[in-house]
Amino acid sequence: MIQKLGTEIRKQQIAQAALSLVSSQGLKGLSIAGIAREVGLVPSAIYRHFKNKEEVIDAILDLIRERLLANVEVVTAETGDVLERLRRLLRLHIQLIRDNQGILRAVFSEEVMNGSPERKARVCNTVETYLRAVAEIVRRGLEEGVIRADLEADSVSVAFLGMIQPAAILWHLSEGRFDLTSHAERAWEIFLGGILPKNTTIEPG
Amino acid sequence: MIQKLGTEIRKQQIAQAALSLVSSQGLKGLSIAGIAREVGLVPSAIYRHFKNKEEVIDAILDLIRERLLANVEVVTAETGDVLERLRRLLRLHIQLIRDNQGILRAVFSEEVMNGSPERKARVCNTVETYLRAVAEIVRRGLEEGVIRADLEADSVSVAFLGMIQPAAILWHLSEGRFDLTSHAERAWEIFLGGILPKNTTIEPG
DNA sequence: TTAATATGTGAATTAAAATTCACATAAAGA
DNA sequence: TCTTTATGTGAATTTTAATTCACATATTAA
Repeated sequence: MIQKLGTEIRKQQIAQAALSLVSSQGLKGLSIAGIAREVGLVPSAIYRHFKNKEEVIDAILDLIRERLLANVEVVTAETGDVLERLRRLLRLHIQLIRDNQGILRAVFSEEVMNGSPERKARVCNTVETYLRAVAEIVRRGLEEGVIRADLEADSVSVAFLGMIQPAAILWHLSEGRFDLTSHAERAWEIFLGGILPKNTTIEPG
Repeated sequence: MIQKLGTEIRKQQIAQAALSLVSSQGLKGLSIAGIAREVGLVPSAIYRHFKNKEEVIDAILDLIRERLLANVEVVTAETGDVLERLRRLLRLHIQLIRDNQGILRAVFSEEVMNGSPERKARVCNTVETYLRAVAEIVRRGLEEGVIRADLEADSVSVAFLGMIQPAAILWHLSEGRFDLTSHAERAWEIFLGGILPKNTTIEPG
């Protein structure tokens, strides 16, 4: 028989396998049987570690939250320059989405949009937390005067997501034909033009 | 017995009922039984007009395509001013999404993302067609010099969507708490700042 | 008026997964 | 070693919709 592992380890394995499956087949295509196969177990074994499929989905969402928020920590540690932070966060975010197609699929899924109100609220909270973190960076830019004073940090943070989202959708829909990375670069130019104080010279880099 | 209607009329009724149901319950919650109830028929009657559920979903997607592209026609007819066209299109688009929550849900659905490649390609084509139309407007702005000459029309059109998408998601996730309309106004300011030639004065309105 | 046909009905049938349960066995401590 | 307990297994069972089909009846046109 296969080795028996502690439930904490199994939970991790199962959550990661599930996210990986969602990346390749979407949440609809996610079955307990599929997860079990991926982990090397039999379907019913999953129920030793999760009450039901819903709990597995919640675990996927937790994983996504972690990874998303981790990026903010990274850029905050890397540089103190506001614009540079935003630029790097943009790149990390895009990298995350590229590596992990399941993220978008899960966030937009029916399971979230029409699942329990608690789950939806939790995902909403994840997005809002991320936005608050971005807004925090922006706010510092406002204080330092490197961002147009007449803008609100909250609006800018949503606009930041605007550089990523539609492009990511297109990338998904087009099976990768749409060039996500190079779009991000050009979107950054527009974004920068929108948030810099009126008579600022943009230095490339 | 209920009145018998021609299949063309029924198809329309069914597609609209389906889109309406998707708006309230998502594509996952869309059942043949639910559609039948909405139209006032019995489940099996749906099969007189559609081969199977897949065909019904395709009908929903066609409806969405129509409504989305119709907005471009409207603004093109309404005004010749490039910036005004974009601004009005933004408003119409947001109105469309507000009135019809099913649109986002359907486009991001598993049925599209993981359905038949043909379907996915068709939805991709819808989005690309919409973007091309926006890019066409932008291109004219470039010629007229009301838009920064160093930008590419295609990038600007995706950025246009960027004003809408993340906000729409937030609106959905937050159960309408996020103020979609007022965000659009502020996003427009940033967008405008990003696409206007460097030393342009923004006149309100 | 009467065929012919398209549309509608209700009762099965099918199918695909999730979930449960009785049983087996590895792991860990006394 | 011996016991206990958490994990793992395989065979049912349940659930939920989609789908099919034989039958009924509006509608239309000849």
